[in-house]
Amino acid sequence: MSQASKKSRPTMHDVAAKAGVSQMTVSRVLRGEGYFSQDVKTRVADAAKALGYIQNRLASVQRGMENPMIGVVLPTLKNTVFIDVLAGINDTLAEVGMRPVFGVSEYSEAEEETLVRDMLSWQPCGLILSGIEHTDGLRRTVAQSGVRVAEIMDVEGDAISASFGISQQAAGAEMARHFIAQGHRRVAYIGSQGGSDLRALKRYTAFKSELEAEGGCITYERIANRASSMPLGRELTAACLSDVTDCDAIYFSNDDLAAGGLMHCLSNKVSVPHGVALAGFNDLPFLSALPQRITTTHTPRYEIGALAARYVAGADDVPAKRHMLLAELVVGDTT
Amino acid sequence: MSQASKKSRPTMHDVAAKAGVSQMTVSRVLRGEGYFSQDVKTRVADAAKALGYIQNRLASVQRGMENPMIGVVLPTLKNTVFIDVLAGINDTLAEVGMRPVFGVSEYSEAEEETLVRDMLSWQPCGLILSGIEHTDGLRRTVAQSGVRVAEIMDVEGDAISASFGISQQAAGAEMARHFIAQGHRRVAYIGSQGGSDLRALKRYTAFKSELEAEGGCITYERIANRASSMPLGRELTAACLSDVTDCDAIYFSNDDLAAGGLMHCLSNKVSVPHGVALAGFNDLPFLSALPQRITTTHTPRYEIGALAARYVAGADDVPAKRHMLLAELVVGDTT
DNA sequence: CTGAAAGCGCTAACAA
DNA sequence: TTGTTAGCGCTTTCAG
Repeated sequence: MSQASKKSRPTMHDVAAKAGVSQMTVSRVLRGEGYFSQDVKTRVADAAKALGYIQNRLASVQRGMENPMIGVVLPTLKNTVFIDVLAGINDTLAEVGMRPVFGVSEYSEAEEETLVRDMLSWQPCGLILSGIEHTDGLRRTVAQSGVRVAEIMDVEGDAISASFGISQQAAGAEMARHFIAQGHRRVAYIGSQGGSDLRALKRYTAFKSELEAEGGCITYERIANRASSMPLGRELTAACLSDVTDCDAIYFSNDDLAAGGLMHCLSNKVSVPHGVALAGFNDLPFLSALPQRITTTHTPRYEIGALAARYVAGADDVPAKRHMLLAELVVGDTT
Repeated sequence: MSQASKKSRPTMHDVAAKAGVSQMTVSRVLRGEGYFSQDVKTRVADAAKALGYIQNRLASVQRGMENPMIGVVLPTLKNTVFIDVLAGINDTLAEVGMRPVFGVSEYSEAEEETLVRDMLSWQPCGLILSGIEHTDGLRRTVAQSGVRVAEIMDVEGDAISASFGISQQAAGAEMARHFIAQGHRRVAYIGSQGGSDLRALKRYTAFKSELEAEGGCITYERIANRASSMPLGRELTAACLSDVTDCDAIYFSNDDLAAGGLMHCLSNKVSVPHGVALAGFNDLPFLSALPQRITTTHTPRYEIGALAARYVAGADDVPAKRHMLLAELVVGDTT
C-alpha cells in the first residue's frame, strides 16, 4: 500500500514510509534545507536510493519553486551557426543544472510566437529567442509571463530586455571597406534562405551602401530560396560566373556558400582571388582545412549562446542590456 | 481580485470570472471535451484571449494528463550527424505538438544516466537515447519510470525496448569488401573521439576483420582524442602519409575526417585514388560540393530521428522492436 | 449542459 | 529537530 504500485513512480510518501519519517522530512532532507539529524538524513537517503526515487519537479514548480528549464527558439537547425550557439547555451545551462527545451521556427515570426506560447505552458524560468524582430503578440505574451528573455545574434533594434550578438551592420560595412581596399569594386552578392534571414539582409544592406559610398557597385545579386549549403554555393557561383563576366569579387552571405564557391573555382580552374575574389561570413572551423583560406568575418557564436544562457539562468554578473560582441574580419587569401 | 495581479499569470479562475462561468467549465471548453453551449464557448474563448491566458501544463500533467515532452540525450553536438537526427526528431515531434528537452552526454554513460534522471523529473512521456550501451542504473531507472524509450543509431546489442539505426557491422564489412574489390589491401584507419564513439568502433572492428579475412591488412591506425572535424582529418592524414609509405587507402571514421584528408591530398598533389584511396562514412551533403566525390556509406540520419520520435510520441504504427534501416555504400571517385 | 468537491506531489508556514 | 495544515492550477468524478 505504501509501496508504489507497478504503474506509478515512487513519491516522497513512499520514501517517508520506508525511512520511517514524515513526508515533509523527506522533502527537507532531499533539498538539504532546514534542520534534520544525521540519522534521519542517512535513513532518508538510503530509502530514496533503494526505491529509485526521482523528484517530481512539476509539483515543486507548481508550489512556487523556480523551474530550471529554458525555452530556446532557433530559426533553423540547418545552419551550423545555430548549432554552435546551441552548444554554448547547453554547456552553460548544464553547468547550473538547467536544461533547454527546443523549438525551431524556420525563420517564421508567427511560428516563433506559437512555440513560445507552448513552451511557457511549462513555466520555464527563461527564454532565448533569435533575432530582435518579433510579433507584437510575442512581446505581450512574454511581458505578461514575467520570464527572463534573451535575444541573440542581433543587437540592432528594440530588444525586449537583453540582447546578445554582433553588429551586423558594422560587419557588412567592414567587409565592404576591405573589398575596396583590395581593389574589388564590381561585386556580386550571393545569399540563401529567400531573404527571411533578417541578419544576413542587414549585413548585406550595410555592405552595399558602404561599397557604393566608396565607389564600388553591386553587379549581380542572387538570393536563393533554399537553405544555405556548400553545394548550393557551388551551384550559385557557377551560375553567377556564367551570367556575369564583369564582377571581380563575390560576397557570400555565409561560409558554406563561399566554400561552395571556392570549390567551383578550384574545379573549374578559376583563379582566386585574381580571377574572382571570394568572402564569406562566420569563420567556421572547416575553412582552415580548405586549400585556400577564405576571407570571412569571425562571429563569436558559442560565446553568444553562453552569455545569453548565463543571463536567462539568472547569473547576476550579466546585466539586462545590449551586449555587442566583437565580430572580427579575418583576411584570408581569397581576396 | 479576480484579475491576475501583476506578478502571477492568469489562471482558469481568472478566465472563469471574466466569462461568468465556473473554472471547471473553462477547463472543458479549452480542452474541447465534454458538453457546453455555443454561448459559453465563445464567452470563454474571448475571456481567455483577452487575458492572454496560457495553459499551465504542470498542473494538467500533475493531474494525470500525458506530458507532451520528450527527453533527448545526444552524445555530442559537434558532429553534424546528430544535428540531422535532432532535426528529424524535432520536426516529427512538432507535428504532434510535442517538444524535446535536451542533454548532451559527451559520450559518457555516467553523464547520460545523470541527464536521464534529471529529465525524468519533468515527467516526460518518452525518452530518446543514443546507442545501445547504457549503465545498469539507467536501465533500472527508465524501466521503473515506465516511459517509452527509443535507442538510436545502433541496433546491435540489447535494446531496452525499441531501437532505430543501422547495422554498423554490415556497413564496416561492406566497405572492406569494396576496398578489396578495388585492390586496396594495405589500409590505414583514422578515427577521432578517442574511441568513446562505440559505433565507429564497431564499424572499424567489422571492417578490419572482413578486410583481413579477404587478404588485406591494417598498416596504420590512429584514433585521435579530439572531436571529429575537417581540419583534424587533414592533420591526421598528413601525419599518416608522412609516417607510413606503404598504405594504398585510408578508411576514415567519418566524412569530416575524410574530407580533410582529401584537402590534404589536393593541396599536396597526392593523387586520389591512385596515390592513396579515401573513404568516409555518413554521406554528408557537403561532399557533393568537393572537387572529388568521396566514397562513403549513406546513413539515414534524419529518418532515424524521425522514426524514433514517432515511436516515443506514441504512434501506433511504429512497433517496439529493432528497426534496422538501410545504410548504403556510395561509391565515389576516391576509391 | 454546468458546477462543487477531491486530490495529483510537493513546499511554505506554522505548531509541537 | 520533526510533523501538520493548506494550497499551487488543473482534471476526474459525481451531483445537479
